[in-house]
Amino acid sequence: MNSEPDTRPDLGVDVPPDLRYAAYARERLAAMPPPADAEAFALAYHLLQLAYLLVTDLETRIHRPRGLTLPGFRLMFKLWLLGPTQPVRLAEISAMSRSAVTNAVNTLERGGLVERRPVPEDGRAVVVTLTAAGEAAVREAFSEQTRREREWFACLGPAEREQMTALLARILHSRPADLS
Amino acid sequence: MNSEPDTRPDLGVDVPPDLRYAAYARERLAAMPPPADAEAFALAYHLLQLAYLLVTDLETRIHRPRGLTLPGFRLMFKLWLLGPTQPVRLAEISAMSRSAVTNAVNTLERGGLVERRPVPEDGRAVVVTLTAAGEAAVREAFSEQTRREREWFACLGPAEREQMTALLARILHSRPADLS
DNA sequence: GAGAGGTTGTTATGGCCGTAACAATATTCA
DNA sequence: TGAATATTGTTACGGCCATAACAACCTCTC
Repeated sequence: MNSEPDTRPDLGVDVPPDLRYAAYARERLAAMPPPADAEAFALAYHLLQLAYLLVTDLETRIHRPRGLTLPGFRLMFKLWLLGPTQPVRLAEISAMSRSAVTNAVNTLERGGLVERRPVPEDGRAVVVTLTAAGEAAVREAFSEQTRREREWFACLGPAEREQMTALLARILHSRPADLS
Repeated sequence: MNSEPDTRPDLGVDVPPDLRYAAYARERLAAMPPPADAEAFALAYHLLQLAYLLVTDLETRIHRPRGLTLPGFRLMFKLWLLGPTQPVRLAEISAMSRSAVTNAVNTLERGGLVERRPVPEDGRAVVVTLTAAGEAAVREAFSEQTRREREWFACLGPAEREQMTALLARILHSRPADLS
């Protein structure tokens, strides 16, 4: 509370605390010798903070009121597009662990939104399928989520949105090879 | 597994499964009537996916091997910059709940990395402070994390990185007012 | 065929996070 | 001053996620 940046001239009203902190941290890092890198910090911080706020907002505003969660919705959305799918494939395309899929499917199955069915050709395997209730839920939540996403990105012009998507995609394509 | 896009001509080798799915989903959404919005989906998906991969990578590669977690490191990093700070302020600048801060501080305190101290002027309040071990840990992890972040963003030129930071910051500044 | 080795899904354990409820303390205001 | 209100930190509970270990099953190779 003593090193609070509130003593600097206000950059205008209504800057949220997280951005105020980010600006302060960036200044501090800019004054440090390498390997401190104020630009890398700012990019990573803004990226993670935006993702966190967006996730939290979609979760509390769209999905929780409907008895869903964002991860649960994302899984159901994949099933909606792909049809019945094995957990191992869901884990692959989500870059998640198989046990995370197991847990998510358990929660959704408890809510009657998905079902597990054995695969005749493979005694180990299972496919997860949307129930009728699950499909209705995903359609409705999808519409709401799209509306909310558009609100979040409305402050960018169409060209800027495309540019941002392209930059994100480039990083994703050239992701460091040895991901743990 | 039946609606798998593997039947389409390969866009080249070595496209990770998550991006292959993203491209497929984008195509499907582009063929749907409103309110489906393939562009909004692509932007949100790439943003959340990149954040997730970056978080997971930093966590498993930098922090877990040192007995830390990414949220724990981020809290310690704030303490490093700000000095002793009250949980309520940490929650504010992190846009997190107070109970999340309590939990994180508990974990760090168990590891001897931070301490809680009562505030004489306010019987409710507490300040969290880095221990000597905590400061050493945060300095070392900070150096490694910066190095890794630079690797992630190395595929972008300096101007592109600045542009991306600016676009992210713009969204964060004009975030929807009613965040739940 | 039979056994070695890989794959699939699950469980156990532990950390993160949110909401809701709570006790303790401060503050406000009649 | 004294009661109503607000704030601070914590706990309880449930969901998400990872790693590690495991049983069941498949596949490959000899």
